[in-house]
Amino acid sequence: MDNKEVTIHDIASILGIDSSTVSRALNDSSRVAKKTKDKILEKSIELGYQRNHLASNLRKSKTFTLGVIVPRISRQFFSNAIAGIEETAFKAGYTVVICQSLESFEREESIINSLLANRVDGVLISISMETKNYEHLAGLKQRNIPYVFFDRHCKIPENSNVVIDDFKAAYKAVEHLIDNNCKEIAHFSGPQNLEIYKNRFKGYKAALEKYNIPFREELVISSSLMENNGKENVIKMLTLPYKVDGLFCANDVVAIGAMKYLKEINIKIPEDFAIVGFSNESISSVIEPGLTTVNQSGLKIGNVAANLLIDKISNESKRKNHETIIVKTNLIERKSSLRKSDIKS
Amino acid sequence: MDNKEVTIHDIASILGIDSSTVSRALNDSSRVAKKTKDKILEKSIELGYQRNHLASNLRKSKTFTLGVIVPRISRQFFSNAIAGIEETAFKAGYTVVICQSLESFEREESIINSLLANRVDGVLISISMETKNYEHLAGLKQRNIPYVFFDRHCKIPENSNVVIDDFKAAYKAVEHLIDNNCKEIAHFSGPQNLEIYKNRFKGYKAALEKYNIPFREELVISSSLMENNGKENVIKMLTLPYKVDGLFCANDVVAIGAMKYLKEINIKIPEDFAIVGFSNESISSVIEPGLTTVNQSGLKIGNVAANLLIDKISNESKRKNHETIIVKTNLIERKSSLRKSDIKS
DNA sequence: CTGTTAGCGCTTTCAA
DNA sequence: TTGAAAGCGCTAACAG
Repeated sequence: MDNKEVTIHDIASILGIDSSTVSRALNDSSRVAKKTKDKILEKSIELGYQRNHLASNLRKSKTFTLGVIVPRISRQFFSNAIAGIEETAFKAGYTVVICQSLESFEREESIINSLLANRVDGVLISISMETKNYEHLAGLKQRNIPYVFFDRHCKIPENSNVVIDDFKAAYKAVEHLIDNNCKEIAHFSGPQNLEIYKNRFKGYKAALEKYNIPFREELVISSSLMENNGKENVIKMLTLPYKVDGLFCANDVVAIGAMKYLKEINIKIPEDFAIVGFSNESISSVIEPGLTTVNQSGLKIGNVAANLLIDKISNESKRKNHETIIVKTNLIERKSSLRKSDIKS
Repeated sequence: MDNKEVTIHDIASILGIDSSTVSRALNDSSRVAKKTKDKILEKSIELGYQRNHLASNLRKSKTFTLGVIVPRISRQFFSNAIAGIEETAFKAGYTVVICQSLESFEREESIINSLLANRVDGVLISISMETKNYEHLAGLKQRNIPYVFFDRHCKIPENSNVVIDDFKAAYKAVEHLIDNNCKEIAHFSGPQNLEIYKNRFKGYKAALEKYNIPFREELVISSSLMENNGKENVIKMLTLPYKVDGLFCANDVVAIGAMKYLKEINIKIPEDFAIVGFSNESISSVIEPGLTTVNQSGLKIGNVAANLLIDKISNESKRKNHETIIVKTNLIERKSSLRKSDIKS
């Protein structure tokens, strides 16, 4: 009853041919006669043969494994992105190892070392809040292991990134608020070492400029990305000597915290106060109506990023591609978030 | 510049010893002199040696990979559970392959086959809504690959499960509603082929009985697990000829849908209508105040389940353990969900 | 088109 | 305590 697995040698000896021919047939090589190939395929199915990837990979010295590093898997955006990565990777025969940096640079570093030890074929990474230099990536570079940033990329030019157009999305978001008659618009931003928050801030600023709304330094409140920061930011905002009636929030979790607190203190959303936040497929359904969101397209980013990485792995030599791919986003308006009608009447 | 990796042979030849000795030393075998061992360890560090797991695993015919099958990774509970699984697996040197059944039996089946083909060492599974028989697990059994159910387990007795005490948790939840002066308590349940929803239903019933509250068949509304089911269920509930003032909701997403709709139609929570739902660490912070939740402990369930599975893999022969581990839960009350004070005054 | 041969890097008898 | 040797299952020259 010892479940010995079927090998190509079993098939070969039964058929009275060599195992190398079986190997070729099973890899659909053109250098084996159709007749033999059919015979081999048939027999392999009959015996329930399944390739031993360990042996195959050892021989090819490839692991067919991708490392993925995210700050926290339970964040909606990242779990969506991971779903996308898994999907694409799986189709291409890759396995995915998921690691959480938990926003710690140190952990990020040790994860990279461990992925290196596991000889992953490539790495997808969304950097932690703490990550301000990129020396911990040296090992990857040195070993010639391709890596792709997604969402939280970094500013080094010769890297590959998969992102949304944060600038444009932010611009549109703020434009939407202006459209809805907001006159004094605050911005809750994230850590400024992360490019995405920088760019969202720039988009905010650009939209104000375009519509001749004065930019006020104090209305830009940067914080960490926890829910309670939403409340803290609102409190800070309310002490300012402006009648703020709109908010562009660059982070979903902070937006939720802000909304909750605003409701708690009986500020009507969106009638008295309109909000646009970043968010994604799943969470947008969890968020209260009243919040218009920029779809972060986690799933799609995951798909695209995995695709790009696998492409890099396969075409190692062909092109040293340092591309940045921009995944499209769209604005999702909850019905009750439109203030236009109020204004018209 | 061709990055040839350091092997045990490199170390051996430099030191003028045999590679088998190096192997033994690196595996901390007792059958190698301390002096030689130290020498080898030192040299291996100096050269930056890293074991090639492919080769090692091939030799040992183990993959050190666990398959995980969940309905949907982006569900908060499952992303938490996965985080827990990853954490535990990683520590034990295992890699995790995550697959989504997307609530489809067919997909679940093909995933299992693919995991089989990938020769995973064990499988963790939370079954899909559609799964009503377990024939697709035959392959695992046949190949002697251990598997553990978590959360959504099945009713076959000789399996290992990691769950929360759904009955007790439900009982406590309903008791909490009764404590808060609810007289007519509805129950939104899930697919009855899933044991967890059956047990939660039983807990609901038992609590009513204990407190001499009449059980009404019509107040139990089963549905699928989408957010819109929450709204649908509320509508159904409101047509009933009872003044329902409490709800025990067995699924987090449905609970959210229900709450949103209740607010939409201006029913005050929890003043007019109290709700207790199942939920977990992360989502509980996203949910509106007013909802008391039973913590589903996704992270912990993941930890425990992975631990159990790895244990099974390692001690294959020792004990044919068909244990069910029950992970503790607790009731999380949002401040504003307490009605007791209202009642007292 | 097919067979021969060698070897990926490691572990594990067996023998010394 | 160490070495020699074999082999996990597969692939890829090379030869025929």
